[in-house]
Amino acid sequence: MIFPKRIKSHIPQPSLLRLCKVYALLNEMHENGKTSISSQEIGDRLGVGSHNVRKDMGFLNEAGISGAGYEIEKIMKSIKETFGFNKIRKACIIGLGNLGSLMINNHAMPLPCFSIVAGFDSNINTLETAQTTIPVYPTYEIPSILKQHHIELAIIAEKDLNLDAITGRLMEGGIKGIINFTPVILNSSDKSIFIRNIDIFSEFRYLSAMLTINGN
Amino acid sequence: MIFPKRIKSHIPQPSLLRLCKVYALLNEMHENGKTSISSQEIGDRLGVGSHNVRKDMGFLNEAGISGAGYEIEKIMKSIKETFGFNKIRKACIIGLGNLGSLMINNHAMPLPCFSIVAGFDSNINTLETAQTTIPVYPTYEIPSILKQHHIELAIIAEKDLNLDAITGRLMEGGIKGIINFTPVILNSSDKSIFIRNIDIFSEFRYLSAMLTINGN
DNA sequence: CATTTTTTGTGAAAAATTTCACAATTTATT
DNA sequence: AATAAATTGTGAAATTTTTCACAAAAAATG
Repeated sequence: MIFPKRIKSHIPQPSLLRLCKVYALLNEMHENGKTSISSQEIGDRLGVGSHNVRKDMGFLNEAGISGAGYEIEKIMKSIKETFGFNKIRKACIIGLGNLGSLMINNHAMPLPCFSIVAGFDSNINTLETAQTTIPVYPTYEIPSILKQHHIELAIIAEKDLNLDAITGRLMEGGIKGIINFTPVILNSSDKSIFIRNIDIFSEFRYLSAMLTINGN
Repeated sequence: MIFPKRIKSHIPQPSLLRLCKVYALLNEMHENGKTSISSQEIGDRLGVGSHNVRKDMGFLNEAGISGAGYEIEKIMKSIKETFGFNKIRKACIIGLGNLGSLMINNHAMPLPCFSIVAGFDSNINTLETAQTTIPVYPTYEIPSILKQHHIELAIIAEKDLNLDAITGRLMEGGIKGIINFTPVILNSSDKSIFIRNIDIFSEFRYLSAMLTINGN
């Protein structure tokens, strides 16, 4: 198997998730004027061991410096290129309720890797009253708008009565990645589409459960 | 080591997270009038294998029925009691900006396990203009209000210039669990306080990275 | 009611991930 | 310039988690 240019080999999911966090952390350090950082310090900030950080770094093709740690700019550049963070991908929001309209108007993030270019909702009233500078459309237009604007990512922000129809239209429009904030777990039979389910209610329950089984 | 009444033994974090999702899934099934379900069907909905589901179920002290699957009500009751979801814990929101005010006014969730009873912000103007039926206070009152109302959970919803001061006050107020939605990773030296860091920006980067390393 | 089908529960195997341990390298110090 | 201190990189060990495989049990069928 041939791997993309800058990746050493298959990278485990936990390592990739940590490196995404390292990227934001290094950016913060960089803005504070720091030029280098040790695996120990990164680990402390991430809440993982320094060995773990060094293993993760091993997946990038940039070496640290024994005795002096990692050069922040060099590692950031490596992460940015390896994971394509220099590319701004087009995204859309599905569902313009509370969370959706919050995101469509506040999606400025540090180190952006995507930009929201469209919003969709199946309710005509919601579309008419939407307060946003980004164009909004009814959900049946998902396939055509996605193709027209080459939108790669979708953020599902509202529990919709017909999530199956939505995902069908997203796939019809050639979507490549979905972040699903509804409590309904999405699974794609098409393994080339990447789906990230983020169930905030489940997170609350998890924390509550942690307290209970630890005697609180 | 003696384990709490209804737990067989130490439960792995991934199993606990999945069981939290199973709980919501079973509730949905129950509302649809279903009375039993197989590990296969649960697995399909969760996007994991049926063996995985059966292993997870093994941590509860309820058996399934060979040939007929799991009784939905029985398993829900078991999860609810084992993980304390029948107990409604008091929670507060720190930071009444966009996300914070959204959560304080829309925290009704199916199968609730907590209730928001207070909001905090360090900005006096924000407090004065807050549109909410839930009482709001300046952040310096965190310790006293937490103790007075026996608040166990905190949801940090805003990047604050002084997150260290906030966590100090939360600990002073005897907080037991924190869900942190800011991109700054919180780690507690006090291992009896459970912290869940949810960095939405990192999730976006992760999805973007997945596309890139898979050739998109 | 015997037979077939479905489905659980679990010990064992496999796979994935983390942690360890220490040689090697670079920097800092005297 | 020699010595001490800091820090990386990595193979091996340990741990954790998932997957497998199949006997056992219950349900469905004819």
